Amino acid sequence: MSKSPPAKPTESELEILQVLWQHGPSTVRFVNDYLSEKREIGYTTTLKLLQLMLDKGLVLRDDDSKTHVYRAAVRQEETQGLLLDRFLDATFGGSALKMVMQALGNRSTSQEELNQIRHLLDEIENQNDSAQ
Amino acid sequence: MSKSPPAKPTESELEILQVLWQHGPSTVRFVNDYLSEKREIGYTTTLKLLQLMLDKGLVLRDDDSKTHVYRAAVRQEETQGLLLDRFLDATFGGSALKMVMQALGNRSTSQEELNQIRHLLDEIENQNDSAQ
DNA sequence: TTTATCCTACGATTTATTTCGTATAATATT
DNA sequence: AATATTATACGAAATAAATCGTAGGATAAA
Repeated sequence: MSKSPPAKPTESELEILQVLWQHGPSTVRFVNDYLSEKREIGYTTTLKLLQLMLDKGLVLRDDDSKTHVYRAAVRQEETQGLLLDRFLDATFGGSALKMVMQALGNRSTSQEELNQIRHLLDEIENQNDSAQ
Repeated sequence: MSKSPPAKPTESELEILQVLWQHGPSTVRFVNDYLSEKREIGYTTTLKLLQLMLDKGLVLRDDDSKTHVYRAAVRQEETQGLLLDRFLDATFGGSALKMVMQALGNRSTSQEELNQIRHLLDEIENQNDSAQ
């Protein structure tokens, strides 16, 4: 069984993946309109990016009709996890703890979020116990 | 009061900053030897990088003696926080919670680390309470 | 003092990424 | 049917980042 390709999206590619993950299969026009709300970007730039992403296997496309429809070929959690690993290595020497401390410490986190994290810790510990 | 410069290190620059943060002021030779343990990199490449970093204000150097000594000009926590913000936006739509869940969920975290995070949560909540 | 070694400076190349212009085809409008 | 609009393809320029080669000066070794 072959794993999905290395899939290492660049900054711009990730930006596009976010749109596809959030809104599902989309046309170039849609993606471009979306990106254009946040920053200056030409239509053919978005088109080219999607075409490159297709080559890399980051997206798939349906070209049955004249107007092609692209969709993400990589799963969000998987990709985020991959990027997180790389970021963790590069910035925090691989220590998830240090990063979490930085993320929670120097930042205002709501009580609600803190609770959710506690629950998450509970779950993880329960799993660890039952796995003994 | 002027803040420190934007300071947006690239991947390679961050790699070098890690060395300087960890080992303190260092010569090009030292940094290069260090990096060379992990990957192929020529001496003049490291030199050039440090020179560019000097221009950007990421490092300072003591060139009293022939062999220059470089040291970080940006603080580790500050830089990590900056990079974390950018990464958070790019990859998790700005949600620290989602990232923490990804970091702790899909990853084996030691009991020790989990405890430390609990303590961190306690501290944050105590601060929130006393700040009421 | 001659030769080898180590250092910095710096231009230039290579590689990756982003961006866009232009050609061309299909569809929609007048 | 003629014209305008909207698409894709694709080469290529613009940017950014990383890498290296070579020159020249200083120090150390022979």
